[in-house]
Amino acid sequence: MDIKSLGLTKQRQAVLMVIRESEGHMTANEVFEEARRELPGISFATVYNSLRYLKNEGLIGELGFGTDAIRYDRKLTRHDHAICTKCDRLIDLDLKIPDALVKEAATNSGFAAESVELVLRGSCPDCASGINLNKGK
Amino acid sequence: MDIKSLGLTKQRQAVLMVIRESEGHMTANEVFEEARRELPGISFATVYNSLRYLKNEGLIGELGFGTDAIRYDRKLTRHDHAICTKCDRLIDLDLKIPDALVKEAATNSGFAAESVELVLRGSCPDCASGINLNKGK
DNA sequence: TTTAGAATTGGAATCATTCTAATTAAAAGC
DNA sequence: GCTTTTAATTAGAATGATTCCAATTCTAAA
Repeated sequence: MDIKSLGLTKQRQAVLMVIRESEGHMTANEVFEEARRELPGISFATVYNSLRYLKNEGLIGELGFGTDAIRYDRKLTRHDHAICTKCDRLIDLDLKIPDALVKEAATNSGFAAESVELVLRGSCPDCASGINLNKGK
Repeated sequence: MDIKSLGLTKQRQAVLMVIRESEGHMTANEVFEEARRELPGISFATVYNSLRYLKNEGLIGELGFGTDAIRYDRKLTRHDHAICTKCDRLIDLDLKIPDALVKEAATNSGFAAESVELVLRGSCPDCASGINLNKGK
């Protein structure tokens, strides 16, 4: 997808670029910091508006756990996540969720399923080995 | 588990009772409203402190999605959730997550797994059928 | 070039949650 | 049963993420 061909304002382009160039999982605040390097005048509100717009357009993904700030994701395909209970590190995971499991979830809930995600919580390698002592996001 | 035998303060007892008697998934605010009916003088801070304490003791469960307020759960056993993308309704789901899937998640992430949860997003029956037009928590 | 609608801006407002300092209650020691 | 120490509670202030609002600026079309 060429970023120019999307008919986006330059602010929205900048925000999209930041996320596309990121390692993934940036907070709105981090996006703002990056975006203003490209577009010094951009406002916080516009970053939020742009993120919402881009999410609704399906150009970026959004993910949020607990109370932590929402994170934005360049990855658009279905995937899963592992979250470290010690340091809050968040990584992507590509799992094959069996169809039978999705079907079971839909049947049991009565919901019309749009997506499923598996969340693993545990200790990341660094925290498990004691290398990482930080508690951070 | 007898609530009296836990050596809890009366505030913590009250908070625990509220959650045990709830249908599940109350916010801290809702817990506060209920708890003060039993214990009119209880403060907001104490409700939060108690919730944290009870969670750490493993007496209640905690769950949070997106930006919404954290919810507290009387259910302590592993279970899954379905969330309505239209009205934010949240229901419990009891699925059998295959061991192989948990193992795959742990291996791929390198995390020492503590828990896994499947989250289904979609339309709840009411929203799917158009009965429910609300957007609420 | 005028106009209408959309996007952007800065700042205020909101909401959940946490922190702080002071007070109170409970437990332990004598 | 009193004193000391420790933990819990309280009220309110502080924080942080997010949303809202009113005013301004763009953009695209007529």
